[in-house]
Amino acid sequence: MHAHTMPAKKARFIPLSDRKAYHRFEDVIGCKWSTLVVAAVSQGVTRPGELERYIPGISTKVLNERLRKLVDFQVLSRTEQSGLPARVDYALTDNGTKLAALLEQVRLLNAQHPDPAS
Amino acid sequence: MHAHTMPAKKARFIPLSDRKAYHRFEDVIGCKWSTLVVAAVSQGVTRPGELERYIPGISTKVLNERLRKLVDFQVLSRTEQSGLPARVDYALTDNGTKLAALLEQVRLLNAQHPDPAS
DNA sequence: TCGAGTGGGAACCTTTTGGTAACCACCCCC
DNA sequence: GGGGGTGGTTACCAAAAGGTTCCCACTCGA
Repeated sequence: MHAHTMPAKKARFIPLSDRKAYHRFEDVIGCKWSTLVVAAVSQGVTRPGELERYIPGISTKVLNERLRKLVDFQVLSRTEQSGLPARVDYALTDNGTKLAALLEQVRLLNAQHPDPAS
Repeated sequence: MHAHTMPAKKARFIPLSDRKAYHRFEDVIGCKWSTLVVAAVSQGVTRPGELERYIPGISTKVLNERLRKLVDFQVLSRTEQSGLPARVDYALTDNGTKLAALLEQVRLLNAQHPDPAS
């Protein structure tokens, strides 16, 4: 235990590893549209233009930013196809597949509960 | 199927119910510190002052905003104890317990992957 | 009067975020 | 020259978010 003067069952602070993990999750998924991009790719929509049309309301700029960040965080992988016009495919990594499964469960959870009263 | 001229297996847009669920998730969890607040409550830290000390870096103002929002979204419940000084406890609802379990899995997922190269 | 504890809010400010509009690259065709 | 397609970036801006600082309420004790 890292808190040598506290009761053994209660830490003084939330563990640093927890903090890092949750802040990282915030960085990856906390941004608007990120969950929808991951969900869309897991539903088989893999090309940028298709994603832009499939997700109403998203802008080209934000879509590209999310894709880049999701690739950086190894949730998605990016593959350029040969030939023209240019063609790119995004796909879930192993890590991304697991995250998408968790997001799917969150979606089901949310579907069971109405919005809060406004 | 709602797209009567598209191939049956590919919808034109991500379903509205999906969009609503994911946007709701963004609202609840997308804000900085929300995941850490839920995690801390699930680890048994239930009082506002304790939460503030347990989560380094969080401000009183933001903690209170997150708590209010998490109560509004029925992730947490709030109970005022009788007596003085004032004492309040927050607890996970059934819905919140399920969400916390999912966040715990996300945390484990993240723990297995290093940060992206900067 | 001061200190302490509990819980919580508002004004102000800086920083961050997301959208708009225009632009870029590579091609094709008229 | 114009149109179209693919994919992607940048400047600018308004809005939102989060932190700081100070304040409020209720009590108790010195």
